[in-house]
Amino acid sequence: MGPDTKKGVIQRKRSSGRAQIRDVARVAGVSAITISRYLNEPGKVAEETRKKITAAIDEIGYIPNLVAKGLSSNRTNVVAAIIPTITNSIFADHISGLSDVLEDNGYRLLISESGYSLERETELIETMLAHRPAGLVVTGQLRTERGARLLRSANIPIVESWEIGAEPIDMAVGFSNFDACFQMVSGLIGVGYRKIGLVSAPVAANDRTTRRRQGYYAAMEAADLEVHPGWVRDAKFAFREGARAMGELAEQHPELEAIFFASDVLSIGGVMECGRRGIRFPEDIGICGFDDLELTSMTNPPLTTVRVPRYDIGRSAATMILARLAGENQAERVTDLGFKILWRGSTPRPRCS
Amino acid sequence: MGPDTKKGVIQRKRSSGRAQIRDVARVAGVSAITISRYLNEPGKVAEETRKKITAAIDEIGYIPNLVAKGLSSNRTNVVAAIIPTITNSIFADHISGLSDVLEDNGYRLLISESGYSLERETELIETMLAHRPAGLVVTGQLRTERGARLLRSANIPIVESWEIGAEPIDMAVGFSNFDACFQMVSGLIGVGYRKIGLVSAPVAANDRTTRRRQGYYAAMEAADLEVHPGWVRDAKFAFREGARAMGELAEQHPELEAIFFASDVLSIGGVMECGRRGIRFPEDIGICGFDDLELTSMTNPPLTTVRVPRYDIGRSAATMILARLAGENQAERVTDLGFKILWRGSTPRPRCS
DNA sequence: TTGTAAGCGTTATCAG
DNA sequence: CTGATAACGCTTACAA
Repeated sequence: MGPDTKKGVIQRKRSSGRAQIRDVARVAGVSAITISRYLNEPGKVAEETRKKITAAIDEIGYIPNLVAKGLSSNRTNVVAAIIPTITNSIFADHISGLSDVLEDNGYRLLISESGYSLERETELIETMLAHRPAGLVVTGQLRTERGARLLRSANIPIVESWEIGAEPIDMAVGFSNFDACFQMVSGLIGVGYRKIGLVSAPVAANDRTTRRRQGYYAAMEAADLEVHPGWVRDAKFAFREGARAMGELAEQHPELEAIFFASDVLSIGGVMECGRRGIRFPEDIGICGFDDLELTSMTNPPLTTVRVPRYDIGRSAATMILARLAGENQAERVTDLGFKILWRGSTPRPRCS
Repeated sequence: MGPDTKKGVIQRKRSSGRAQIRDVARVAGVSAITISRYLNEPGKVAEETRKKITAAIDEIGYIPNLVAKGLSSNRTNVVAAIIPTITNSIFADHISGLSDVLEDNGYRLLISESGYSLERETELIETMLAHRPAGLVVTGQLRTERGARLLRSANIPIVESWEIGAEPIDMAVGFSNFDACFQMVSGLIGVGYRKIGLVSAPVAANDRTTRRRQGYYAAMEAADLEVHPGWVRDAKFAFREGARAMGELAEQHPELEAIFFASDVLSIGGVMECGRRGIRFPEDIGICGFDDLELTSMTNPPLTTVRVPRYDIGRSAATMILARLAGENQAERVTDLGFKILWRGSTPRPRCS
């Protein structure tokens, strides 16, 4: 009996069929660990050995197995992100920022959509953690009790993005949605508007929207202005929904002097509807938006809006995670990227701006 | 000397700190493999054992390690996608389709952006393959020799998306960009236009754009119409670029009777520019687009455009990969999802449509 | 600068 | 239905 037929010896067939380190090692005439070193810290391998290894890798077309590396080293080069929906272009920019920084640093992005559901997000947190990502980016600071617990015990860098009002679970990056809306509405009041409507995305499971709406109410109240309940509208994220809200407000509340769309997808929809109805802005009604999407600068006249650092929120989130992984002890757990109100032609301008 | 202090014995500290199967096994009073079975094929575990395991998992907050699972089982629940840019909303829809199907089936999406660079794409193919994904989705059918070779030898389901004209490396899903543009331009000729301009994204490293442009030229030639070189313009993917092209064509080529924007980001930009310049469509010039973005139905009048199955390309790509993984032998390696020309108010309508 | 042996947390294989 | 053992492909720890 040969050595391989010993009773009780289990033979597991080599499953992958792919070249692996030991194959490279054999061809290069060195040991496996040397290949590993070459791959991870080429500087620690002799010039001559390096050449042999390069040739061997090329010859057999070796592609490292990051799964095995992840298990062995107990860390992966994957960062996970959970966002409400990729279809909303503000999150597309956010992801783009994440992706750019991560790819520049050799990390990949594992992505999933919660569809604005907190329960779905909780499930996703769990399945994402199962992948043992190096870090995790979530949207907003509102989650289920279980979701928060999972994040707290995850033991990896966690970044909550797009809202910084609450105490972060670990780190947070974004801006104050409350302040942004408070300032925008106060500004509208400052240029003379009194009866101001609000169109925003639904507040359910969305603390960014909730805070925006609160900012609106607070600014109105601070100026002693009444808000008629009919002035505040929900509209889901779609141009058409902004158009619908615009139409309804125009018909049902002709007393409105200005409408604040707390998202530019909605404001652009509103502008389109104005075009169809022959409503002129700012002559007939003031219009302003939120996000500073590219199109807002191209309407006629261009739209007053709030510029928010969509792309930089992604970049910063990634940067904060990488810094933590590099062992840096961040002084700042919360990064406020701010916002900027852009006064353009769709409203009068305040005196000093 | 105790057994753990034997000379030469290497002690590797348990690195993860996370609960693992063996912990669950101990608490539940069964073996590790039984936990594994419970996780993967609960039906094969006795009811009573199942209850004990559920309780144990809950008690210690066990989260499976998919990295270890991936190494051991030699397959992951990750599908990789390489797209030009997430920022272009047609790809956001594409990703959304991928993500929806994958998540419904317990798979995750690993994503990366090539930035319309074939060299970058080649690198990404390699790093993505290192993650041992269950499948890979790429954009278009144009790649470097090395990129194609990597895909061919990857030994996993590969889907090329958004163009189906060439022989696929493995599978392809999308539509014929050539046919779509040929038909659109032929239609424009059919309703009476003779001098038709084309604004499209750059053709470099982009076979979809290349094929669209070829469709335009072919349709013009088929109708014996000359194309003045100045009528064909490059514009990068941005509303502003569409506006710029529109302005330039209006000034430099007032003879044009219609302009075909081979992307709706560009056509919407063009429409905005028309608004600023007081150019009316279809009275002064015919305008049509490509993609059927939501906004094209909201301009005044709405835009004639080509509807393409953005979201379904993603869904189908994911479905094709999953089917292959399930062992189904697809009869069809190429899925033609087609397109539909939508005649709307920005051009005259053909008689039977 | 290079090598040896053990181990990462799970599942495949075989045995009961 | 359940379990013992080896193995997945790589890196850590230690040694030379």
